[in-house]
Amino acid sequence: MPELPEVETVRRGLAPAMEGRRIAAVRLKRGDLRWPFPPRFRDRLEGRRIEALSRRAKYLLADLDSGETLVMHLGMSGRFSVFPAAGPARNLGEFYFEAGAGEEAEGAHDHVTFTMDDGCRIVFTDPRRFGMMDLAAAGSRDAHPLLKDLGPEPLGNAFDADHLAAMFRGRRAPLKAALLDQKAAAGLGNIYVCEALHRAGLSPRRLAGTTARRDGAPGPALERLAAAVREVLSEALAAGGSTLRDHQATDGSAGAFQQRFRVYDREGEPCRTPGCTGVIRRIVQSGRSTFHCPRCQR
DNA sequence: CGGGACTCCTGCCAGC
DNA sequence: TGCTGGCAGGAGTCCC
Repeated sequence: MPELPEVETVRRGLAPAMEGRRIAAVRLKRGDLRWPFPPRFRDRLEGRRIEALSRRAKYLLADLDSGETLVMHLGMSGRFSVFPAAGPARNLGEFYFEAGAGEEAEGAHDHVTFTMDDGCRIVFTDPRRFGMMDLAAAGSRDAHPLLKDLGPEPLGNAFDADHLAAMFRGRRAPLKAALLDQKAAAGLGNIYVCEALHRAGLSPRRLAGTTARRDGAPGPALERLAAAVREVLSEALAAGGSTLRDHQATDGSAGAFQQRFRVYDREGEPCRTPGCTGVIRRIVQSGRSTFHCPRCQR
């Protein structure tokens, strides 16, 4: 699930359980996810208070009162579950869990469990282990190797057609690949790249360098693309993100954006562009599925 | 350097 | 029913 709208939805769900609370205990099932946990990981977390939980691209960032920052990435299959200490079930945004009577059975892929000082348990589950956790040094959070080269947040002020023009100038990669690059728009992933290109009427196969005008100005194509990126992410965020394979873990009102996909996973279905008679096609670009309408995307 | 292939890992589903 | 192959929302690393 995790592209920008999904990660932001997770952040909003976790924030009430994390911010201002101390981590009482950390339990790890094994020594690594995608990479080994950093040295003394538990010691550096236990007893620390989480000052703020923020998001950068697809990373969740928990600032600790030690000055260090816990950096977390969901990978492809990572998810967080929140189990309140007691009382009625609480709706925490994307995730809704019963406060079970007694301990819930621990799943085979529950790799990290944070027990907070109020007894709330926060469990990170990640079957494929493409997720990661690391600690960024005090005072230089944004210099962390995984964060330092990220481009602008697509919903922030620094992201616009001029930025895309600068990124795409001279690039011979297809638009699909160029837009997937986290330096172009931090937080976009396969789904929302497909959706944004469709909304902008641009072919995923078109070479990125052909979109800017010769004088370096963005031109109408990149103006449309920048607007489409913002639009689709905003709508997805408002819908609580997209939920593809785990409907059972949501409360039904969250993660509804998949119903509004115009191309993603719609191979063979009619194009949803008003007036377009095209049929959505699936192609493979750099080993991953791209969905597009060959008729209205040029 | 840019671009593409490959890689990590497990689960699920279609097709035989 | 059971196996096999293909595919999955990410992204760092290699190689040309």
